[in-house]
Amino acid sequence: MLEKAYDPKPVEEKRLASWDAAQLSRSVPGAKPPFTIVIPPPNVTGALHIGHALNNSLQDAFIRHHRMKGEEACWVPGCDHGGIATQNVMEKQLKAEKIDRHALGRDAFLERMQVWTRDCKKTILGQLHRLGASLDWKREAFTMDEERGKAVFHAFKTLWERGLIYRGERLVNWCVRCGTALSDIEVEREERKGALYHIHYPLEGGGEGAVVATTRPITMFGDTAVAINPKDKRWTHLIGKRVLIPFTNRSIPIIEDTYVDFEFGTGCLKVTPAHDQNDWEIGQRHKLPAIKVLGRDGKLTDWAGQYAGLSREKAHDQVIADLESEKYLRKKEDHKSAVQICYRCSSIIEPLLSFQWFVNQIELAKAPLKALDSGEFKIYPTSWVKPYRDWLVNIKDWCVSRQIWWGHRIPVWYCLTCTNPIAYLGTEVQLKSGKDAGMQVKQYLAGSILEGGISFDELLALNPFFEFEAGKDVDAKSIASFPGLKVSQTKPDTCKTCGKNHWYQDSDVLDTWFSSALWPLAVFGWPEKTKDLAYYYPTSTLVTGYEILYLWVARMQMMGHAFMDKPAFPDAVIHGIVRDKSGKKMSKSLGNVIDPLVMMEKHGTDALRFALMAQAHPGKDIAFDEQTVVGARNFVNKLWNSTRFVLMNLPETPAVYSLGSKNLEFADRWILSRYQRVVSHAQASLDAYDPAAAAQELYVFLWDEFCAWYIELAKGRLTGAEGESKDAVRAILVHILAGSLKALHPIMPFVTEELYAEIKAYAGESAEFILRGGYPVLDGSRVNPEVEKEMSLVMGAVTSIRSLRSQLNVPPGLKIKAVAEGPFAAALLGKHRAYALLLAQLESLEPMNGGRPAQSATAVADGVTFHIPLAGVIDFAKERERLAKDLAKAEGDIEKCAAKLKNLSAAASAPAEKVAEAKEQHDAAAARRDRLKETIAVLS
RNA sequence: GCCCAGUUGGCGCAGUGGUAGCGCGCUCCCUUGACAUGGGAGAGGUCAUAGGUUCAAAUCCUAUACUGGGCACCA
Repeated sequence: MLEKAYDPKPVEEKRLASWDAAQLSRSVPGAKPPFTIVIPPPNVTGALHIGHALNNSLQDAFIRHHRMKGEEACWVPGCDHGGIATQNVMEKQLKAEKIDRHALGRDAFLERMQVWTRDCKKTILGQLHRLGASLDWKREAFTMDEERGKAVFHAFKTLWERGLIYRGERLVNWCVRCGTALSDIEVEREERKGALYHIHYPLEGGGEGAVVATTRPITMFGDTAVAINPKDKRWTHLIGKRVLIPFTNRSIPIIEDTYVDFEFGTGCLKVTPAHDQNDWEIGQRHKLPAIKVLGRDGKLTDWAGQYAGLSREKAHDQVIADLESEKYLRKKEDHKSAVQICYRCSSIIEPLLSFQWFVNQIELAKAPLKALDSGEFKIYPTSWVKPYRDWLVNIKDWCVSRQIWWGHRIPVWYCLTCTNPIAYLGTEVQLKSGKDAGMQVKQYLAGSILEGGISFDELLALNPFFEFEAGKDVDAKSIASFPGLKVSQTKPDTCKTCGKNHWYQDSDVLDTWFSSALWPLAVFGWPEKTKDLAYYYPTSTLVTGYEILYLWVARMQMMGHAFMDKPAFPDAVIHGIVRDKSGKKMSKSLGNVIDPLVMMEKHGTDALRFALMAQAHPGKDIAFDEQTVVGARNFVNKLWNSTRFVLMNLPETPAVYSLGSKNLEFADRWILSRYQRVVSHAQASLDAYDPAAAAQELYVFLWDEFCAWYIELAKGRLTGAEGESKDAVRAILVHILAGSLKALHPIMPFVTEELYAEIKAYAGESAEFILRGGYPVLDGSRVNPEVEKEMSLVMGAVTSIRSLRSQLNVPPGLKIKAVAEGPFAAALLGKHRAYALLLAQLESLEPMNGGRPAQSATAVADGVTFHIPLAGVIDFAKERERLAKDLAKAEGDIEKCAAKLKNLSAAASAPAEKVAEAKEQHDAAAARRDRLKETIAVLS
């Protein structure tokens, strides 16, 4: 006997243990068609949030669905090392412990990261397990484990050999806080209020010069020109002259360039090629030098003269104060501009000229684009196709080097004896004359670094200044001029050129998304030609949020095509994000974060899963309200209790109740028809990646049709004598319940498994787990629209009596007599009589012989009118009021139906069946109106 | 600036041409042996606005407004 209410916790624990023991979600290559999903590996930054709960509930539903359909479903678990995001977590921890990362050193830092990662993976995988995720746990992978390391190296090497990876000096997005470069898509924008400063640059040799407008005065020390538009008459007289930068008095030329918009600011543009993308381009056109005035540490360099060493914020304030007091500042106006923000720490990004590694995405994007256009790759919902396509079309090269410690170290080694190391390491290369610092550093490296006595950071601390012949990219083709460079996963053997072994590995690591991009390949053992890879690749479906469509989805497709000539998956399901109940994004600072574990503790895992999935309409964000989980919990309980009821009406020792050739009565045929329809439609919805539709449909069917109507009807027969009718109803209950539990299983695995175990013996089934047994066998011939239509008349008739009872305050327990008239009355008095008596709490139901009974109230439904004698109870004023309302409704219906009918009959093109249907609707409403009018007339 | 999506009862959302639905909330009644995590009955919407197509529009088209998102930005 089941408990009165469902208690999720013990059931979940028990089921998880039995699934684990049976290795239910294990998958190995076989004969069945594979259905494969690789998990979007969560970053090892902490615990899972509600978005992960949604993402993984969806995947689990799809995986279970396909497994139940008989496919070899394989869902690969794992975590992502998470690069900057994870390093930031550790840096915060260190800060709390008052430990300086650089004092700790790279190796010790990485050791701590490993420990953290181990714990974090355990937490995350434990949470996924708790969620019921049917992952193939034996396949657990990590983007930075040994196997994935091989894949990363192989990918790097292959791309390098194909000339698709190069190192060059470019203007990149630099996060001062994180101390690293970022790719373009890792930069967010935010509109912020600022000011536009008009600054006077005096003419060299004296006189009025140019007034430039800028939002960032500190960059002026890096200016290498002032540009004006050649058509701007106000300034053309300055062309060819030179102006002086305030304070440092460096002289720069006035140049002309059509890029300059003379509507904006003063019409004079200061050009800072090293710190602005547009200025960089102007610089390229005019062969201007690029001066780095801001260092990697966010402090001003020696080029800033007296301001050198100040942070960008302090320097900003100081420079403005000085410009003002020295009368260089001509004007300050309010100005809104979109500042660039780091997607990991939200600090302001600086465009910075530096040496970085790049992947040629322009080349790699070609195949994915073709796959998209040919339909080889589909995105659900389709609204993301265009943004995805646009991104691929306008793609730029991908900066993949990161100046952090946590990640795959770039597998490139430099021979320090036979090359100028600074040319490779050369991150602090400055356009400044004098000194042979390069040589000094080279000797220093050759002498000490190889003894292990210096860290790269210490090297940087030397801050070497020297003239660098820049502009030359390093790639596989130009490698001849860089003989001291070698791509290798481990330290290379003796250098062929110099015969020594002075190798230093590039100190940068790869963008975390580089290894993520290889995920669908790497989890199956690529680059080895494994059985897994042959069987599972390409994977079937990828399920993820839109925020990483470009960062991840697009990159996986690029890599998939590049290395396997096939997309990584033919389908991508893009779901929305989970917001708070008022639609705001969840964030720690807003304090509106929902912890999925808390929801699972409070309401059960099935409830959380159902609540999320019932709202997961394709591509739409979810406004998450805990009330929805409570509602789902109630549904779980409803399911529990309906099974409890069925079991109470079955013998304790299971006997098989098969539908077989049982003599089914009307209600049986009705519920079977509905069941057929609903379950097959729910499965189709899951096929179409629309779990919300499946969840909704099953919810309504089970609660409103199966429980509220069929079970209530069944009670009549179940309390009666043993016999064929009773066995038939038992068979139907068992059959539909077992099938519905299976249909719901992908969405709420725990309770369905538990209840199925209770009921399966009665259904003559023996599968140990729902997943193993698969979906119920459906029989389309059971769909019966006529029966469904007739049942709706029965329901309408019952509802009309219930409504009358309620509105006339007839006590619910009081059985009343009724007489019926009308075209449908015969059926109600005949085969549906028992239903009507039971559901409407009637003492008797008789045909109307002679006139309408005295002192009676009237209920009018389609096809039937009931008269219910209520002598002494009835309030005629109230009754008239009630009937008047029904009449108004009937008349409204007639009006609408008449309009429709008129429309249809006026149109030659109108289909005949539509006309007939409209006529029927119209006549039914008209009949109701007539009955009501008569009754009202009698009452008054 | 360009592009996309959304705008449906108090709140959150379904509904791709034929009399507007669901969940939550609200009102009234009910602890009759599956379930008060329940049952029954109700109230509540001219489907953002303006045009258009059609016999018929929440649904298709156009424009506008607002909201959200993507992309690109003038220093």
